[in-house]
Amino acid sequence: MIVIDYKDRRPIYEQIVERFQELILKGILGADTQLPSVRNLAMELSINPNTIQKAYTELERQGYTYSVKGKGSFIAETDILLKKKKDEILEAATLLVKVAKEYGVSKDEFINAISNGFKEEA
Amino acid sequence: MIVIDYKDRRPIYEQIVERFQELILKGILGADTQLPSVRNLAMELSINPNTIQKAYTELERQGYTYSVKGKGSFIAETDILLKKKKDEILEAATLLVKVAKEYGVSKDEFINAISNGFKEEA
DNA sequence: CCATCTGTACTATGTATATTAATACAGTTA
DNA sequence: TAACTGTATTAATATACATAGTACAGATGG
Repeated sequence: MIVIDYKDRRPIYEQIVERFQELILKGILGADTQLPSVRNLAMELSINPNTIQKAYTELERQGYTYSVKGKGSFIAETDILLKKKKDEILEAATLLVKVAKEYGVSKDEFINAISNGFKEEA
Repeated sequence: MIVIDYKDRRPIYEQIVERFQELILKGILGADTQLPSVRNLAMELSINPNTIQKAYTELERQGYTYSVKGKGSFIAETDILLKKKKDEILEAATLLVKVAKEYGVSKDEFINAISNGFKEEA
């Protein structure tokens, strides 16, 4: 479920946060699903429990999960999160267009690169 | 010409590298233009000369500049660099499409966000 | 009630990176 | 020769990341 890439220069806790966000937003982990316990996941990944906790704290801060002392950490409702993610993607697209224009990438080149991406399968 | 953003979490030398890349790629600094000396720019930005040197070393490594001991650092030929930059932008666009698809952003939504960006002025 | 699981908090340590500081050396130029 | 260039080196400091160990509070099943 979770894999740490040690060649990745980003911190471990950040990789874990991002991976769970992905699993949650893609519906692989549904609402109220229990996450692995801090200690179990740390054991499984052979890293320190504190690093997992840091990731879980961040996930909760961002609204992806909720934690109950003594019970565990659980997936939150994802409707708003998915909407937010889509908005982020569209915003990133708009920003990229801005940069493309600044560096003289033509609209045709740009649209072409994008259409190819959408063309493949439905 | 160069401004350091201390609210930015990225290192100073990296901000300087990026800023010069921008100035070079946009033609604001043409080929063979002399860059500010390590010590002068350090003084102007109120930071350590070593930090500037780190930025200059990186710029040279990436082919944006060339340095001559005793003379100074100068802007390199930019034709290939600009081409490379455009390719990076198109590659980023392709990647963004991939992510958009994964999260269920429709082609229409996506193309719409992009067209608006290109629409404004020529 | 108790053992064992959960999240959470805290201190200490090791390490890597970024930055500053202070020199020093080599090459250019007026 | 003086004053400028890039370049190299060593040391000190600050911060972030990760590990290690311990502790506490709440939940739960026997």
